[in-house]
Amino acid sequence: MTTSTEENYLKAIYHLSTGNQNSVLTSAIAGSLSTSSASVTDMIKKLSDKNMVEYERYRGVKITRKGEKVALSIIRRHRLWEVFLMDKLKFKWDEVHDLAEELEHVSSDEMTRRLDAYLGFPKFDPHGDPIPDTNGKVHTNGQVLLSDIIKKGKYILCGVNDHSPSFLQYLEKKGLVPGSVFSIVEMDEYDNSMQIIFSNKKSIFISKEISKNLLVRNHE
Amino acid sequence: MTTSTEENYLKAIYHLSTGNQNSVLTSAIAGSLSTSSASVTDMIKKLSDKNMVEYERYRGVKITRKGEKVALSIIRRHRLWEVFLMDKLKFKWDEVHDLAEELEHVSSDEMTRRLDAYLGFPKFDPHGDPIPDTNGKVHTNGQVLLSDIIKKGKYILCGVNDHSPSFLQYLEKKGLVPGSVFSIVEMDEYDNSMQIIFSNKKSIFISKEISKNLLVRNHE
DNA sequence: AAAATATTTTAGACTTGTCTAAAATTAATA
DNA sequence: TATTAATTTTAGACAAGTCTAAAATATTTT
Repeated sequence: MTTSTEENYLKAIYHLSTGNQNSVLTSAIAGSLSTSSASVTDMIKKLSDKNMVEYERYRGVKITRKGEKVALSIIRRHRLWEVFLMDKLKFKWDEVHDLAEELEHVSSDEMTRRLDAYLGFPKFDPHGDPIPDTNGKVHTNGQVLLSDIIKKGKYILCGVNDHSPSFLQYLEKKGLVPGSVFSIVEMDEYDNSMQIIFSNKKSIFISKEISKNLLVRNHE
Repeated sequence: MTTSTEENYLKAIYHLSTGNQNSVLTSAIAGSLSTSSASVTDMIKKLSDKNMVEYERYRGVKITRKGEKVALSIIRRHRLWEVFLMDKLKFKWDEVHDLAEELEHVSSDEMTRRLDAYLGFPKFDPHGDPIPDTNGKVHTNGQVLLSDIIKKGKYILCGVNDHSPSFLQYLEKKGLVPGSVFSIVEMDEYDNSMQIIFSNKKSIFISKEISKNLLVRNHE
């Protein structure tokens, strides 16, 4: 079995792994979990002993298929609880993350299955992130980072990569929530910022820092 | 703040306190938590430092008003989650205890409040135990142990004091669930056993061991 | 390629919660 | 009441997870 501390490490390593297939560096994990590199090294050894990660001293870690499955099951629970908190308990999308962070460690496959059914088998959480299925498969539906887009056009916001309340509140103020449809009208080559316009003609400016955290999909 | 281990100790002490106002002995707590007396002594010192219990060496502990408030808030969460698991996720009454034992430590007053509202402000959990209100007040509604009953008559089963799956399954097989109405037809002075009869004329025998764990109320 | 810098790991210590075995205290018995 | 028995506490140790400071390894700069 895995402790909730181990689960948090695996989740962090999994998230840092997606996108780049390189090893994840100790310092990156430490930063992401707000802990010291020394602690990370200790835990990595433990996870390596359990075959959850492949570890090479001074070279970082790669998550194994086994570790990934654990991470995905935690992420699945996390996102299902987020849906519960928002749909049923009427929390706002910037309030659910921290609570789900606690609920995700209650480990019962049966409960997770029933929760899933009770919520109507949702495919995405309130932030637009896909909910892994029972087998740990993630259906991304062709989402890409807005910062990776090179062609002007019409897009729909599917999700975010930063779940901090402050970021979410910022987005909401700008009118950007999952489902928002907008067109890119201007892209600045120099600082990678862009200008977008909503269907209601309202136009806003988006910096590189923001667009790096927005998941979008082509719209039409 | 309290750790979930501290919370489990406080809950155990609270439960062992109700009924008798004497001090709770170290060994009783150890038994209830399946741990050693030495561990209990250690934790009791910690809880005493936090003014959660009054401790006298070799004499046991008394829970303080402060400790009781913590215990009751945990019990409130526990029972609300039990209602959720049974009403919403359709678990059976003998399956909810262990899961609620984990969920109860997710500590957010706001979430508890919303959960309470979402469930329709239930007053009792699936085992018939009263759910403490926000202020930590318990409304027992005049429930007493069946083993304390001295007068024959008609009673209704409101709850149980043993939440183990095996006990609950035993009761269910006998036709005893919260809400069951029955009449005591015979009471044995010698072994404190009794014979009861349901409205459908089915009659069963109840030993002292069983009746000690059944909460009943006068019916009419 | 050697020196300087940054990162990672080790070493040793701390906290929480646990244990066993021995000492202290209380309760029971003769 | 003195001795025996039972219970409780202390003492010392362990595991998990964390930390700081020092040593080891990598990376960057000159």
